[in-house]
Formats: sequence, structure tokens, C-alpha cells
Amino acid sequence: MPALSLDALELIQIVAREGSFTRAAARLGKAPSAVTYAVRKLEEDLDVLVFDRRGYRAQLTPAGRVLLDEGRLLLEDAARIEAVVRQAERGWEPTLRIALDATLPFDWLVEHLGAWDAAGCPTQLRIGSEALGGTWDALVDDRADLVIGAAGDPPSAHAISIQPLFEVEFVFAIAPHHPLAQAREPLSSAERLAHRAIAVADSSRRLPAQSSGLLLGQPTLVVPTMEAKLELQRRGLGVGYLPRWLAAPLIARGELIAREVDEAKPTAHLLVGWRSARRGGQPGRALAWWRERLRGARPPASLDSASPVVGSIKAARSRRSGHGASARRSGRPAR
Amino acid sequence: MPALSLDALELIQIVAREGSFTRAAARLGKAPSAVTYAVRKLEEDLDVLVFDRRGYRAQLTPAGRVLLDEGRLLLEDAARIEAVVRQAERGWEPTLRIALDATLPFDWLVEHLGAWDAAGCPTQLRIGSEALGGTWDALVDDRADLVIGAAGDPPSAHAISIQPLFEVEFVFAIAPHHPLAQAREPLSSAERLAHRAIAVADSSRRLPAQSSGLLLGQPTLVVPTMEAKLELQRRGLGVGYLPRWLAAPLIARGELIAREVDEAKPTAHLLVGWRSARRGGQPGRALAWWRERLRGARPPASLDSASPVVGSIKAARSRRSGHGASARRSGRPAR
DNA sequence: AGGCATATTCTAAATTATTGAACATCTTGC
DNA sequence: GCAAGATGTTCAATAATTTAGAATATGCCT
Repeated sequence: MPALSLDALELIQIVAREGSFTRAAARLGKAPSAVTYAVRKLEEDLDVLVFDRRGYRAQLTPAGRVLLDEGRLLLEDAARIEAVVRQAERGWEPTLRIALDATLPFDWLVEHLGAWDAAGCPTQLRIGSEALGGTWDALVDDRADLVIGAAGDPPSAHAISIQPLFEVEFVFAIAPHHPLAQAREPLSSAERLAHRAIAVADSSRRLPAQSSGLLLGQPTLVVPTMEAKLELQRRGLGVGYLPRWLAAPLIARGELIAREVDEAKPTAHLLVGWRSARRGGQPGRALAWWRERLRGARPPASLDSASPVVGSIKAARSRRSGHGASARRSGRPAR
Repeated sequence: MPALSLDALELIQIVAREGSFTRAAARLGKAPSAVTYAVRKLEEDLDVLVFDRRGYRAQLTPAGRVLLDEGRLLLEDAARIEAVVRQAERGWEPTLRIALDATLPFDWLVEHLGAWDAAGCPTQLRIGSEALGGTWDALVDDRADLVIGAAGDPPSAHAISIQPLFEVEFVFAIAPHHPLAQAREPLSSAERLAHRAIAVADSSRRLPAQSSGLLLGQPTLVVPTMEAKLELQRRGLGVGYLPRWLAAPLIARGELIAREVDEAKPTAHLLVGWRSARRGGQPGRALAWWRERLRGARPPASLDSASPVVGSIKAARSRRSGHGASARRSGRPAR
């Protein structure tokens, strides 16, 4: 059993603030002797002298000052817990950890985050990024409560619920100066096998790692993010599939070219997933909000592939660079 | 006043662990009705249902689970505070923040850290690095409790105590291929003024920034650490004073040369400093330990300037690189 | 259904917190 | 130096709270 008590901690905050036992008692609407009694009890429980009473007025001892300072933080935490618990009773999770699949840029999420913000939900969001099997892995491993944009089947035997998000097409994209740009379409596996592939690293920690769109024995460069993959392929340092919406603007500008292949990577059906059957009844309201919100979600737009709207070149540029920066900001998942 | 109480928090930990009110009561050596009463009181205080009693055995509600999880952390904090306060009564500060002046490498401190470790003191150390006036600034600004290696006078009117550490000589060091290497000694201010100086940035945040060994109007490149300054001067990208012990090995190897100047930077008397007159009596024991320890401290040795001891070239190399790595590890001060 | 375990309710008892007055100590103003 | 005003303590009485124990109701298990 803790020797400390929050009430005692609060009391010495008030004593320290008021500067005397008597005034603290007045502030609390109690008799001075009650304060004496409470302080003495704290000191006995703790077996530590908190106030030095040799002088006229009680003075904090060094240990007392430590208790005061540390106690303040503890009281703040306690108050925070009270609030969080009250919200929990109304159905709001304390935090909701979202894992965003690498297929989707952070920017895509921003619009939804705006709506979330406007809704004024008390739940704290924590957004991470995962790739390939790592997205499901995050769910199974309890690093995330909601995954957005996972591809492929969820691991079975893990009580996971899903709903469809949308479909994403992939294109086999290479730099115009890449040797494969000269080959006749469709590109065969044998031709592709000879060139280095760029792959996004699977971020799984429990489930076995996967790869996607790679050929057995193909030299591969593994990068941590989709942005890195895009950049390397743009520079001709390797080849591979890219989401169409991501590659489209570069293809339009001629920085990348799409190539037909014999066995095209099939369209990915992205999913939203969460652990089903939360113990103790209904899922949280924050999770429910996001499920509902994502029911009508649309794929990322290819920002500058659309027919040019009115606006300066500078605006278009900033739109482009804005995308890159935000996507980078999404960063690696927290450990 | 907090509605929460640590005892109640502890109680629900035990109930959750034991799985029933009755067993929790047995574990606590109390009657079951006492547990019922305590839980009910917690729920009333908090105005939150913690257990669902509709079924046979009491089940945690979702809000109860949040309280359980968050409460566990709070209890751990409370226990930590108890320990820290008990140590505070024995004179140990909870933490001691040391600011090491950029003149001294982190490596120099390591030997003393070993002794500290061996002494088994319960105080937590936090080591940061500061430069020039920033060292005193850290003390005045309460970002550090003890500064090591500060040069110059401590700011007056700030109740700071000092003791001498040791003296450090400086040499005006340049790369052998630097234009100034051809000039006749002693180098005049006018000659030096024409060449870029490398300076370590003052890390002050409150006190006015200083510079040291610079000439008015001299082009200057400011770098964050002494290591960066050394490296730039070694490459001939600028000139300036370096601690003799730091420059000596490079001078011995011919990578730097020392040059006489007309107005040499005077030998620096490094100091150890701390805020005097801690409220409530004696200074902490951790601070006292360091003051005593540093009373007999010796300046950093120039690792490979000493006559070569028995040992392979490889060992000498690793000694060198070890130094660089450790110094870098000391990093920037925490915000 | 019967045995067992669980949680609650209720009252009396035990423990703990609070009061108010008397007292000692210290500061302050004169 | 001394009285007035604060401060903190002590102590016995009182109030509030927690606890125990028995009685009761309910659900699980076989």
C-alpha cells in the first residue's frame, strides 16, 4: 500500500502556497490542528520530515521541497486520469493509435484529421506509418488500434474486423533514361529480373515479413518509405511498381514512364482494420468515428495530373513540395 | 481536492489481479464488505462506474480498465516519489544537472563518471554541454546545477560559488597549407584579421553572448562544438585558438601547426561553479561529491602526444577515434 | 437441486479525522 | 523590553469514516 496519499500531497501544496499551516487550514475551511495532524500523519507514513518546525513558521525541508515538486506532477497526472476516465465512461478511448499504410501519404489523411479536429473528440490520436505486412502486424502486435490502407488478407486467427477502403492501381514505373525504357512492351519477367528493384521495407515485428511485386532472385534495394522508393525510381536507380496516383504527376511531366509488363501487379484492395470484440462491450467512439468517416473516403488525388486550374506556377510548385514534406513528416512508427 | 485516492487505485489493481472482491479482501486481510464499501466510495467520488456487477462476478467496465491501466502508472510514479523523497532526506538530490564546458571533452569526464558509478549514489545525473558564456548562463538560468570548466568570471549578483579546476593553455593553430603558415612570426592582428576565424557558438539563452579570441571585424564561421572547430581548422577552412591538449596530437602529426601571435590569448583558468545557498540548508550530497572529486581533477591528457607506449597502431587508432566518438556523444544540451 | 462462491446490505464496533480551547513560541512595532 | 498579533502544538471530546460480522440474494457448476 502506498505511504503517500494524494490528499496529503495536495495539502502540502496548499501549505507551501499559503505559506503557513494556519492559512492553509483557513483555505480548506478546517481547524489549524487538523492541518498539524494531517502533516504529522504524512510524515509518519513516509518516515520523512517534511517541515522544519524549529523556527517560528514551518519551513519546508529539502526533502519536503522534493516532495512538493514531484507531488505537483503526480497531482497533475491524477487530475488527467480523472478526466480520461470520465471520458472513457462516455465511450471515448484515452488514445487511438492509427497505423497508416505506406501506400497512402500522410497528406491524404490530413483532410480527415481536419474533420476529426472539428468534431472536438477528447481522444488523443497517435499516428504511425507501416508498410506491407507491418500494417497488420501493428494491429496484431497491439501497436495500433486502427489500420488504414492495409492490403491483402488480415492474418487469420486474430479476431480482426475489416471494412473496404478503396482500390489502388499500380503501374510499373521507370526513369526515361533507364535501360528498360528501350525494351519492347510488355516487359517479361526475365527482362525485369536483370534490373534492380526498389522495395519498401516490411515493418513487421511479429508476423513474417513480406514483399510485393518482386521477382525471385531479383537484385533489390530496400528503402524505408514510399517517398524514397519514388525518388530512387525517378533517378533511375531501380524499378518497381508505384501507386498510379503517386506516379501520375511524374509521368505527366516525363520524369517517369509507365511500362506494360507481362504479369501486372493486380489492383490492390485496401482495407481498414481493427481488433474486434473489445473486452467489455462496444468499441470506442473514436474508433467508430473513424470507421464511419473512412466509409466514404476517396483515394488520394494526383495533385498536378489534373488539368491545370487557374493559378500561378508558384502555387503549383508549393502544392507539390507541400505534399512531399507532409508525407515525410508522417515518419516512422513510434516504438 | 482529488477525487482519486492512491489506496483506491491500489485496491482495484488487487481486485483485477485476484479476479474477485472476496479474494482481494482476503489478500488485504480485510472483510469482503470493506472492499465493497471502498469500491463504491471510489465510484461515488469519481462518479464513474468501475465494475459491472450485473453478472455473477464483478467485471471491469471499459472506464474501469482505463482507470486500472492509468492507475498502475500513477502508482509506479508514487512509489518512485517515495523513494526519491527518502533519498532527499539523506541529502541526495533527485537529479544533478551537470553542464560541461565545450573546452572539455566528454571523454575527460568519463573517468570521473566511473568513480561516481562505483560510489553508487542514488542521484540521477544529466549531463549537457555548453560553450563560453552559456556555461554560466546554464547555471543562472537553472538549466544546470553544476558547471564544469567554465572560463572567466561568473556573472555577479547571482549567488554563484566557484572553485578552481585547472588551467588550460591555448595555441593559435592553423593547417600547414593555410596561407598564414607562410607569414613571419609573431602574426600580427592585421595579418590574422584577413583570415576567417572558426568560433564555437555561445550557448547562452539569457546572458548576452560572448566571443573569445576573435578580432573585431574578422570574418568568422561559427560552429556548435569544439570538435567541429578542430576539424575545420585542420582542413584549413579557418584559424583560431585551440586548447593545447586538443591540438597537440595533431601538431605532433603535422596536421596542424602552432603559430606565435603578437597578443596571445591568455591561459584560461577554468572553474567549477554552482548556485550557492540552496534554500533550506546544506548543498546536496551529489553536488558535494562532485566538488570534492573535481578538487583533484587533472586536465585532459593529449592522448597520442605522449611518448608511444607499447601497443599496436590499431590500438592507438581506436584510442583516437574513441575520443572523437565520445565527445560527439555528449551532444547538445537538453531543452 | 444442492453445494459453493460471490457480492451486497445492514448494524455495531473500531479506527481515524476534526474541532475548540489552552498553551508555548516567535515576530513585530513601539 | 514588552505587549499585540501570529503561528504551531497539544489534548480531550466529538464527528466522520472505515471495518467486521452476520444475514441475504444471486449465479455458477455438477
